[in-house]
Amino acid sequence: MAPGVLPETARRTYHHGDLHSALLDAGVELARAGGPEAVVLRGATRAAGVAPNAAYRHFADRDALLGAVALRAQSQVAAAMEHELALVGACADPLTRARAAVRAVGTGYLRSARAEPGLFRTAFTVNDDLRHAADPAGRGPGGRTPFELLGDALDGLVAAGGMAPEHRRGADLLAWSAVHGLATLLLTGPLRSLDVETVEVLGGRLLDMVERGLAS
Amino acid sequence: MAPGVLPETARRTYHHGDLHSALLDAGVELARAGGPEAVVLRGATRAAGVAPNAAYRHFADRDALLGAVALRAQSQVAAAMEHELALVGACADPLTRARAAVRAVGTGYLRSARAEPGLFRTAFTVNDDLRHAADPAGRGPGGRTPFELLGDALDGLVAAGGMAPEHRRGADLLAWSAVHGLATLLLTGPLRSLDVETVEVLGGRLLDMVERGLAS
DNA sequence: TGTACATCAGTGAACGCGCGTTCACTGATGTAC
DNA sequence: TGTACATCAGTGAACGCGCGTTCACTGATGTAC
Repeated sequence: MAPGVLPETARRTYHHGDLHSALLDAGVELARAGGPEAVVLRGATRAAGVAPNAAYRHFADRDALLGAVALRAQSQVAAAMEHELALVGACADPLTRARAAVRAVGTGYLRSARAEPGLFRTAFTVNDDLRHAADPAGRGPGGRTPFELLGDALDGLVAAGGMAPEHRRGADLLAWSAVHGLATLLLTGPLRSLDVETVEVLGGRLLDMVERGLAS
Repeated sequence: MAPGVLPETARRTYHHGDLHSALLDAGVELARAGGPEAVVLRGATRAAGVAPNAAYRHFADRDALLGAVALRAQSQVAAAMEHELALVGACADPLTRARAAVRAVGTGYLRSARAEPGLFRTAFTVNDDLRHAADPAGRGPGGRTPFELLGDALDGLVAAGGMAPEHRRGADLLAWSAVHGLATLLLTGPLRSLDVETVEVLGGRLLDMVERGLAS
């Protein structure tokens, strides 16, 4: 073995081939391991086996990379939500099903937070604006962003008669707040040392609360 | 004016007098201006007009200072809650009053987040554990920490018949989650560019949701 | 009341770290003829 | 099919920054006698 650090990706040519995605992938790994503040240009280039300044051919600056990573993180949250939605059985009663879908969205969100804390934090502490909540790059495999999935579920609830149409507006932000708050307290807040079972129970009760709270 | 940076606090003696609180005060100002990540030892000593390493006579390391600052930040949130509680009129009906108290606690929390974003973030992203939620240093003027104030309000709700005693357990964490989530989305998340009125309305509706959600 | 001395709370200089970013450069690629 | 050359995507070295932290030190304080 040669002394010194070996690049993770051994290159044969002078040109990398696809440095853009290599940097993005590396950035995602950094975020996974350490959250948004761990997404640093030098780290990404190091992982890609490339000089630090090479990144500037592909990203305007560090923030541009971080933003791209955040969208990938969002898309991962969307995937977790879709996974939970897929578990919802084909129940005959549309209202029961609509409720289950809303819960599934929340459950996916919370599970994703606990499964990938670094990525989760990156997904939602970076993007500066709600306007980006529908950015295509944040879509999951099913083609919808986390925020859109939540919206869909709530629309379904209204359609099934589980929520009055006049309460629909803003309901997404309320539900999001509740679930996001629990996730945040668990990941970086005072609840961080709660044991697994307690967390699971608490998550369930939180979703109960949201369900009842939005129903009226 | 002499060239270079003048210390903010001109000292006459070699000894500072009360460097501990000077550093703490400086740390609080740093947190107020830039959140937890802005609380740096060198900045605090600079503001106190003292050599960087002087801090080590009073705090074990940077984390110790940050922890102390976080408790001061918590105490400020408690003060905001107490302020809202004081506004609750002396209503005859105990149930109405208990409900108003719960709302006041939530309102104080949200107002404090918006009024002092840096301090607010410092208060609840640093302390590692719920066990510190009752740390005396986090008490407001009335002698209770934010978490204790919330607990008191919920106890009052139970006493007034507004919540079944068997639902009391964990209700604090649920309510906290909801309110904390909105605060977080507003401060560092995708809702950060919402206008003031929308935020106020949203906060009210969130508290409605919590109230209904916990009632059952 | 005065003095010797231990203790305490600062100083000054330096260390190593990792970061973002800029500069002038060069090897590789692909296109026009 | 072959060659000249513009363009592109990397390199290497360096910059300045601010941080936390350690070292040996010295000025000020307070206590014992």
